[in-house]
Formats: sequence, C-alpha cells, structure tokens
Amino acid sequence: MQDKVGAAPAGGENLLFLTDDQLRRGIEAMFFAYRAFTADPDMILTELDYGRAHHRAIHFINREPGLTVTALLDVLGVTKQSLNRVLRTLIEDGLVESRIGRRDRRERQLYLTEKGALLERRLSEAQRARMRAAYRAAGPQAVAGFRQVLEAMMDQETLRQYHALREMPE
Amino acid sequence: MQDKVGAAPAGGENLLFLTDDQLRRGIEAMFFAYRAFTADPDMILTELDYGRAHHRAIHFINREPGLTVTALLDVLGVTKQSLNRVLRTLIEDGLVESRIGRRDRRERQLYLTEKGALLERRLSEAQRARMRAAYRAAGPQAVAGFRQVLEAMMDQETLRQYHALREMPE
DNA sequence: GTATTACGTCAGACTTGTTGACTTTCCAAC
DNA sequence: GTTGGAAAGTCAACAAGTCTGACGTAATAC
Repeated sequence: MQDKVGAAPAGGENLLFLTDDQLRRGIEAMFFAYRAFTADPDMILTELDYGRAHHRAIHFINREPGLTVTALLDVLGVTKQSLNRVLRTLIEDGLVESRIGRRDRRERQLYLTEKGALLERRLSEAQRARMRAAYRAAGPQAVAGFRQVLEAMMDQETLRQYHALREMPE
Repeated sequence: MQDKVGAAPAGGENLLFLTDDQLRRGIEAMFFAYRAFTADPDMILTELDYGRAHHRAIHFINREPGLTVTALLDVLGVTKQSLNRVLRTLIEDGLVESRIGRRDRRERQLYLTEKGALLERRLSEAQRARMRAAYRAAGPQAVAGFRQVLEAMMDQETLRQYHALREMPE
C-alpha cells in the first residue's frame, strides 16, 4: 500500500502517473482536513448562536474594512438574501457597522466594531493555531506544496475571488 | 508581497517562523479550494435533486461495500437521524441496497446497486479529474506536501475516521 | 426624466443538520 | 427461559441556512 506519485512509466513529458487510488486519498484527505479545519471556530460560534456564514462575513470584513455588500457577496458566492440575514444579526448584535458609502451613497460599507474585531481575533486565532501546528509539523517544503496544489485546484472564477481582495482599490 | 516560509530568525530548533499573514493565506486557500473541490459533483447532484450528503454516503458505501449504518455514521460524523433521511431516498431511488446484517440482525449492511455505482463513478470521476489536473500542475513534490499538511491538520478523532476504512476487518 | 444599480425585505421552498420518542433485535444476568 | 438493558435503526418535528422570485427605495448614470 505504498503511495508514491512518480513519473509515468512509459515517459509522457511532464505528465504524472496517477492512480485512481492516489487521487481518492487526496479527495478523502480534503474532506477530513476541511472538517478539522472548521472545527475550532465552529465550537466558538455554536456557543454564541452563530454559524459558519457569520464567520465568513466577519473574516472578509476584517480583511478589507469598508468593503461593500456587493463585494462581500462576490467573494462569498451566495445570494444577497442569504447574506442579508447573517449581516442583519451581526449588525443588531453590534459586531458589524454598516456605513453609507462616501463616493456612492447607495453602497453600504461594512466595518467590524470593537466587539466584532474581538470575536474575529478569537475565531481566527483558533484557526491559525491549528494551521500553524500543521505547518510546523509538515515543514516549509510541504507548506509550499500544499499551497500550490490548493491553488491549482481552483477554477478561474474561484481564483479571481481568491485574489480579489489583494487587488482592491483604495 | 513575497510568501516565503523560512526558518525562525533567532533559531528555535525545528520551529518555523510563521506570520499571521502567511497563515491567513493558507486559511483562505483552504476555503476557496474546498469550494472549487466540491463544485463539479455539486452540479451533477443538483441535476438529480441530491445534495452533498448523498454524495458522501455514496462515496463511503462504494469504498467499503457492506458497511453498516453505524460505521457510516462514524465516518460522516452526523446523527443517525440525519443520515437516515438521505439513505432512505437513496434506497427508494434504487441507488443503495440495505441488507439485514448476517451476524447481527439489528445491523443493516449497505451496498450500491448498479445504478448507484454508476452515479458514484460519475461523481468521483468529476472530482478526480480536477484533482488529477491540480496534481499534475503542481508536481509530485507539491502533492506530497499537500497530503502532509492536510493530515497534520487533522485532530486525533478525525485522523481515526480518516484511517478507519483502511483497517476495517473482513 | 428614465433606466440602472445597490441594497433591503417578504414569502416560500429545499437540504441538512438537530432532539426526542419509538420498535426491533441482541445479549447477559437471573 | 425470562426479563431487562443496550444497541441499531426508524419516524416526527423543528432549526439553520441555502436558494428563487418579487417588490420597494434610494442614488446614480445616461
């Protein structure tokens, strides 16, 4: 039951010889790792009667303070009706502030309040702690490979959303 | 905006120096990659009025034909009531067969029918195609690192579920 | 002045998760 | 062998979070 990923036996140029079995293990690793990956924040969120949707909103608002509802909708890839409910509770609970856009008064710019920033740190630190431990256990070369494969797995649209926040104007 | 993961500057033994920024990129990569990862099967499933839960059940039944409902519950990490509904529709639709356990008549052993196996292949081939492309694009060393980091991310319980299917008796 | 955009909301449906109560089956202690 | 508890599975009702569709309001664009 070895698990080597080697060059093609006959010698296709840069192609790899990949058995269905090897691929299946990658698929299962993604499934279980993702579950572990979300476990820590999920526990914190459940305590507070929030869900993953709240976490995602908080994460990206923290990432790019002042981003608009439409921009947030784009990265999250959900409908506005769905996001709206989440956003409403976050605003009611005083974690997120919605300010009228400065350039365009139709827009709503979203910011974390102090309370929101506090929860963000609590959630992201839990997630970072796990990621940090995994990175340290696996080593720098593995980390580079990890990122390469994940990015290679994204399609054009996802890749665009993934990079969008780094290229935001202002 | 370099993204190196280097050794600690002061020189802790095997520790890596990891900024919050590097970790955050890993976290976001997981988020977006997982979404891309599930996109292909999700499309097929939507056509057929199934969801991800159906896919997961089909995957693991195919993986270990004859496994019991309890064993499936364990790997999936959901309540039996939740699984039951999914399982019922799969049985009604003739994709899964539930046979009374041979040793213990309380148990139900689960098998894919031919129709079920057909859908399984369709779903898993879509997912494998993406994984294969990502693996090939990233190269064998990256693949090894990818797997290492994912496995290092799992906690004990998840790791147990991850390995459970490989060590099943019979 | 009209069309478009950004945002919010109401209504209704579906998937998938939950808890609680129930039946059938097994096993072990009496 | 009977009984009583534990295990496996099923049924019912509810909650969260997603979706689509329709509509309203305000601000901007043409």
